[in-house]
Parts: sequence; structure tokens; C-alpha cells
Amino acid sequence: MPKRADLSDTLCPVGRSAELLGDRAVLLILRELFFGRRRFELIAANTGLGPQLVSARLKMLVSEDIAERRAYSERPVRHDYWLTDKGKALFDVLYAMRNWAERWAYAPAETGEGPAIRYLHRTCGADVGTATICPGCGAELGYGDLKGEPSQALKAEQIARAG
Amino acid sequence: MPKRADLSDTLCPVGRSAELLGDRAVLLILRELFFGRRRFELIAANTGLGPQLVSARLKMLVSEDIAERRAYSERPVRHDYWLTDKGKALFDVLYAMRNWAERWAYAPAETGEGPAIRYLHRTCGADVGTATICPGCGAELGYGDLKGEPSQALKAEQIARAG
DNA sequence: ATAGTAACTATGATAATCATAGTGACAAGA
DNA sequence: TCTTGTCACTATGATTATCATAGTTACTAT
Repeated sequence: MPKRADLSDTLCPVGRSAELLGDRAVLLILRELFFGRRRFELIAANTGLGPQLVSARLKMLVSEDIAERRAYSERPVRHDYWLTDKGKALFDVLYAMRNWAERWAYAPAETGEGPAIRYLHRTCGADVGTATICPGCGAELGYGDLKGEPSQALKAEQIARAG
Repeated sequence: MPKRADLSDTLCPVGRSAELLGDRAVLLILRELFFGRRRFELIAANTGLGPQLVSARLKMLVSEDIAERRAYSERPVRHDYWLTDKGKALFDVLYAMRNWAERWAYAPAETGEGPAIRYLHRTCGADVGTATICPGCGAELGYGDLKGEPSQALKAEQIARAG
């Protein structure tokens, strides 16, 4: 693609976010990181993205201070990727995306069978559904407050993907 | 690009959303529609996207039942684009994007000067900041409940763009 | 010495995007 | 009527991001 106008400097916050998030690969990689899959090969396998794309996007996410590259082993040298606070704050976006799709973009295999990921409020245990305030205790919900629980069907799909 | 794996059928709701929203042009066009800019030329001018891209994406949004093409004039025939309920439900995603950027992706010109878009709760008038429940009256907030008010600086940028 | 694992990099084909220009249908003014 | 203008697009060619596949580096394990 040709050089496109850069929106990082626009005053519109949606434009600035779009510069980062308007990219399939970035969204999928963020999903993996939120699910706790931090290793390169796992991310590549679960997203179906080629190693070049994963590599390029992870570099970018690190340079934007959204992810952090850490060594989890010295011999052999092995690295993985962790979300920073700035990255963790993107949870609200992904959560909104999940809520929208569960309501409006149906998965053929699971229509009417409930959400593919259930979220439970860690402090009170309630299933929060697609809410942003806990229906059990009324607290506002963010990353860290919720525990995601994939359905059996989604787990199966993930295993099929990652082998 | 080569044909990429289609995620519309994945069980993961984030994957399904990413298939739609992981595209800069789509996010920018949705922003315009949420701001009430419905005409083709306005959308093209405000997003900086070429007419081909705008045309292709609008067609797709219509076929996905996210936007609707309406005639607003018969002679001459003129069309514009409106969000459907499915499209309006994406507000939560864009709102989360806005909140993230206002907090974490600073605009050079407006650092520390408050948000580029203020949102006021229609029913109680409170400035909701970046909250998902109204700090004034405690109601949960969605599209239709909020009235966006661009800052002077953002208005100026929009005028500069659209002419 | 061979095979295996993890995190990448290299290469060539394909197709999405951009900039620019043009089209069709009509309205308004000279 | 002739020109100019508006709006919603479509057409064309150059550029480049993405993909599939294969290869590399640096180790460990057998």
C-alpha cells in the first residue's frame, strides 16, 4: 500500500486509536496477550498470522509502549511479550468488541447457546454477561476485575488451531 | 495482499469483530457516521480516504447491515448513509477507543487541556468524562444517551479538513 | 552427531491502497 | 443554451503490505 496519511497526531481520539487498532493483526495479537498467550509461536499459531507480521506488529507494540519484551529464559535466550499498563487499558475496547459480536455478529456454531466467553467478576463471582457494571455487586468493571472462561466449543477451536 | 483467512466464522467474538473493525477505513467511516456526517463527500473529506475506499467500505457496511443507504433527494438523486441498530451498537467500541486515547495516546496540541470531545449525559446534563456509568445520576451510558461536544481545537481541525 | 524447539528473518507472488482523473445526472446562473 | 458547479461515485496505474513457504540462529536433549 502507498504511504497513508498518519493519524497519530490528529486531535480526534478515535482517529488516534484507529491508527493503532484499525489493523486486524494488532487486534488479534492483543486478544492473545489478554488471554495470557505471551510466546511468539503461540501467538502466531492462535492468530493464524505469519511470523513476519507477528514480528513486525510486536515490535511496533513494544515501541508504542503497549507491550513489553521480557526474557523468560537465559540459556537458551527466549523472550515473550507482556502488556504494559497502557496495553492493559485497551481491555475496554476488546471487551466492547466482544460484547458487540456476542450480540450482533453470530457465530454459526453457537447461535443461541450463550456467549463463547463468559466473564466472571473476580470479587463477587457473578457472571457479568455483557455489562460494564457488575450485575451482582454494582462495581465498575475493567481488566483485572474479570476472569474470562471460554466455552467448550471455543476451547476446542483454540486447540485445533494451536495443535 | 493475498487472500487472508476469514474470521467471520470463528467462535471467538473478538475475532469476528476484528474482521470488521480491524480496518482503519471502517473505523474512520464509523466515526463520521456517529458524528452525523452521512454524505459520501463529507465522509471522504473528513477521513482523508479516497473515494474508492469509501465506496467499497460503505458497500460492505451496507451488506453487513451496519449502515443503510437512503435517498435524501430524488431530483437529483442523492444518497447518504445511516447507522442501523447493529451499527449504533458499535458505539461502545468507539467510545472505549476514545477513552483509551484521551488517557493514553496524547494529542500533541492538547495535552493537559482536557478531552477533545466532551460527552454530556442527555437526561441529566452531567459531563461524563470517560465513564460508562453517569457520574451525575448513575445510569448506564450508551449511544443516544450521550451528546458529544468537540473542543474548539478539534472543530478547527475538522473545518480545516473538510473545507 | 542428530534431532528438536523457539524466535525469528528472507524471498517472491498477490492484492489492497493511494493519488489522480474522469463520469453521469442534474441544478443554477449568464 | 452554454458554462459552471455539485454530488456520488468509477477507472487507471503505481506502490507496498501481506501471505505462504523456506531458511537461520542458538541453544537443549538424546
